[in-house]
Amino acid sequence: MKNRRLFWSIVERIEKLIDSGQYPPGSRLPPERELAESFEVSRPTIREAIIALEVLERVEVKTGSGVYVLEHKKQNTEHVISAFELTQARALVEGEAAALAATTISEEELARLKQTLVEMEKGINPDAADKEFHLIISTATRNNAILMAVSEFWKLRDSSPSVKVAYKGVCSQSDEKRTEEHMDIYKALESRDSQAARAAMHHHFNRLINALFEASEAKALEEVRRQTSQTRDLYSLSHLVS
Amino acid sequence: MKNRRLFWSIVERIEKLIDSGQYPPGSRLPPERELAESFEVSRPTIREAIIALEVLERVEVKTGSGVYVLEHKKQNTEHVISAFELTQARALVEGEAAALAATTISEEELARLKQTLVEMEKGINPDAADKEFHLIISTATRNNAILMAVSEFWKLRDSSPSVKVAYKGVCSQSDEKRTEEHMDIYKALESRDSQAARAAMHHHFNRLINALFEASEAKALEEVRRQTSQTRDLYSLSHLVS
DNA sequence: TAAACAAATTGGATTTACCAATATTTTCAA
DNA sequence: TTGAAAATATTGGTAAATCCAATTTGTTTA
Repeated sequence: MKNRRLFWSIVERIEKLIDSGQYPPGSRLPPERELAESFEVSRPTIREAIIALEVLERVEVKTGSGVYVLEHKKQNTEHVISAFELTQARALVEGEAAALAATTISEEELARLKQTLVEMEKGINPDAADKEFHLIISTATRNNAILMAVSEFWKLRDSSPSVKVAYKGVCSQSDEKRTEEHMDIYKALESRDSQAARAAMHHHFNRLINALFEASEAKALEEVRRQTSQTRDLYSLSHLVS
Repeated sequence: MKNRRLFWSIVERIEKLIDSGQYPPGSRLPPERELAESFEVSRPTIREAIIALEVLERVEVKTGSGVYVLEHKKQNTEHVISAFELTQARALVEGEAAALAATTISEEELARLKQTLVEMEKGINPDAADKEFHLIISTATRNNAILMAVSEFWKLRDSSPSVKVAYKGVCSQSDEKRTEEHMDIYKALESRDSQAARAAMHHHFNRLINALFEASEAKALEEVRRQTSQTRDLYSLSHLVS
């Protein structure tokens, strides 16, 4: 990592100064020559760092005037989303996706679903098989908006460290249950039964939510347990008609 | 526009060369010195342009080796999503969101919902009131993953020209119906009735889907009408239990 | 033939210099 | 005294030359 070019470290240092509040949005950065001196690098290096910050939309350069700090508009990835929220959302969306897919899924997609079940039983990379299973169903809805939403959920799961560790502890200890539930979903889709598919998907995620709660409760103290119970109520699927 | 710094125009010219296929992903760009000569600018300017392209993740710089073109991963994931797909997806997700929100929505949020109804009745910027209405409900789910999904749907609607025109013709001619349906959803939420909220939301979008079909059918020829009917079946909400 | 060395290539960084746009100060006239 | 115009200083924009370090390539040598 130390082979990174020099200007990247300057970018980091300037970003730190901005984030620390030393240069709030709207304020002007010191002139390039001063920055070069204080960072003990040459002016071209400072310029490169400023250009990088400009491309990153953190600063704005006004010729002859100076470099100004922009309002940091956070990317939408800044949502703080817990494993519970994510699982509940997946239950709702993928439940409906399964119900939809039951009427639109092709034979070829059913075959591919079956393949993921085999892979999962063998235990070779079961997480990849899991992901493929759910994405095949989303694709089978013939609705790209739903596919997009489910894909975003997976992106979230793969990118959020906290979600990843939460799932890690839960999935590994119940691989056989996961496989069973996938099988139930598959059977419902195979028989083109929308309501059964939705119910099976809900059952799948409901077990996951409860497992998440048990895992988190195991770590929690006695006092917070009551709070957790209230939270469990918030994320339960009891409001569902099925 | 004319005051743009020089290196931005170099960025554009290099991007054009990449997009034209002259420098496909994986290939190496000419050395900085050559680029400087061919673009008739100095080497520092070329370096600045390359740094900008690097920040934009279009190229990768390997010290001592060269500048390599990266696979251009489109951030938009330009899914082609039709107004029908979007509406169906919104129906499913926002239907569940309404059902969830019925048990978690606050008095303050109910008051804000009512405010959007008033604004919509007055006819002052009804589309903004519409958007706010749906986002308040999504927020009231206390689930940021659902809020994120619904926000993405709105982003899609606002950014896709084809979807925008499809909605345009439908919403304007039925403002009073939209207001009525919003009122029904509001009442269900106010009485904390999950199933009624879901049903009202489904009814809202079901009417929208049918209106979209009528609008598209009006433009369609007699021969394609049969196809359209099949499509309508694909996007209907008949698979829903409610 | 293969490993080791040497040279050429290429990007990395600095210094210096000068230009152009902008901001500030000074000057001078009303 | 005041206000506008002009001079000056500041600041970013671009260029050229120079040296360094990493990589690649070609040649030599064991």
